[in-house]
Amino acid sequence: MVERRHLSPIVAVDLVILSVRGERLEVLLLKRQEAPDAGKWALPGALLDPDRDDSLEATAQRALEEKLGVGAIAVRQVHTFSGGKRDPRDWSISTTYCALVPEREAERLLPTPLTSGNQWHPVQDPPSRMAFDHRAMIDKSVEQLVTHINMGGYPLGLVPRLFTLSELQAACAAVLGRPLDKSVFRRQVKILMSAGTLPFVEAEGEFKTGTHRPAQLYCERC
Amino acid sequence: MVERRHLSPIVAVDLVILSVRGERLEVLLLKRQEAPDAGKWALPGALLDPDRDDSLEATAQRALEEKLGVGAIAVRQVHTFSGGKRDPRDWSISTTYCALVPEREAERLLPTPLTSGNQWHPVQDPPSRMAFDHRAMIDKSVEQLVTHINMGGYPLGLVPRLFTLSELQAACAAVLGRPLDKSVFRRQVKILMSAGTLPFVEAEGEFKTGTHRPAQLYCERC
DNA sequence: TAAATAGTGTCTATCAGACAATATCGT
DNA sequence: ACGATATTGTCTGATAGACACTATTTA
Repeated sequence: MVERRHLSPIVAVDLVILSVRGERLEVLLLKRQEAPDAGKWALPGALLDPDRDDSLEATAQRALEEKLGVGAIAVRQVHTFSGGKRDPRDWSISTTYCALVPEREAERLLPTPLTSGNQWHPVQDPPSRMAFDHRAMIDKSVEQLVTHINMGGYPLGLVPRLFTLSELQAACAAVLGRPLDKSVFRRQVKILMSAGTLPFVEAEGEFKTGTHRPAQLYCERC
Repeated sequence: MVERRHLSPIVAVDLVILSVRGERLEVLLLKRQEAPDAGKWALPGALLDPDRDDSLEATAQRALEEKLGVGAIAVRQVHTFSGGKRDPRDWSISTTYCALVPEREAERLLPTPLTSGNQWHPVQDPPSRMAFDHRAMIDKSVEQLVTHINMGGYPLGLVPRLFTLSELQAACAAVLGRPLDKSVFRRQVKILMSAGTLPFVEAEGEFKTGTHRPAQLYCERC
């Protein structure tokens, strides 16, 4: 058995769960209880279980369920980290998946009986003591999200199911870390809308009221 | 041992090696000799050997060396494919790496005593009988390369160490699958050049001569 | 009526695409 | 001189950014 140890690396997934809280993009971290790296902040994750998981993406979904009690969130694969040194126990592989949650759902991910030590941290000002290479995982996830938005994509996962354009703009601004012009943002949406290439549509007749002038609501297409 | 089998998936890397031949982007494929999928076209690859490989990227470099006899080519991680069904032998993980080679080097990757069945195939017209999920690996690699160029990047791996702007433009055009305007291309290069954000610089005093008017040569920065 | 948020209109500097013009080589 | 390729110049329509303006609600 000992000689087989190095033939089979540890295989895991780690989750970079992002949300906009206030005006900042934040990431959910857990305080590790066990060695190695006990006491440091770590991403939620899970070990691959080939008997239960159809794919690493399924492992990621299972981690969401087991560690946080949430299910059926879209995840996007970011990068696979590997090496003999990143985990002192053994040669290891970990594939990073990124998930986006709206601010309202983010509150539900704070500590529960199932999960202790959950805490949101600004991605631009992360804790100094982070476990393994989890800091690099966060950086790579945010970088890819920024690229996606710069290429004309929208982080629909960061806004509620029904959202206003102002909310979507605020989410984009938080990710990019800079203010966006309202007029420019809406013009771009309209252009893509008339081209039919948008992943969301007007929720006809639905308006957000309560604060001031009612705002048109939008929702994911189909 | 049998009950441990499913706890340790097969871990491998596959290589998408791209080159511009003629005016088309092509990928290097091998004809598989053994089951499973014998007779189908497959990407070159290797199984992880944790005793020799510092990381999956090192596995990719070793695959380049062992299967093709070339070393020290830059590789870029593309995506990790996983699942219990993709390889009939066992639950498996394969991380795809993409490498770019200039046309001149591409010729050296044709069959040798070490390697038989090597053949270049157009990425837009791949063979119908492809092994495993290798077709998806190619598509994802090309997609990422197109994105990289559309974001202002240049596929330096596709041109020789010393190259002209016309050669670089031809490489971009082949990847994108459409002709590029000479003037627009050079203007963009000049802008980035004066901003100092280019990954390559003028090779001072070096010109390509022989055919017609000599052309300024460029090379990777430092 | 004032404050706050939603949504539109306009001006302008900049840029990408198309294409013309010039430069410099081999034959 | 001529053909071929390199390199530069010019015109124009489209676009992004900045910012002013209007609209509709609550208080």
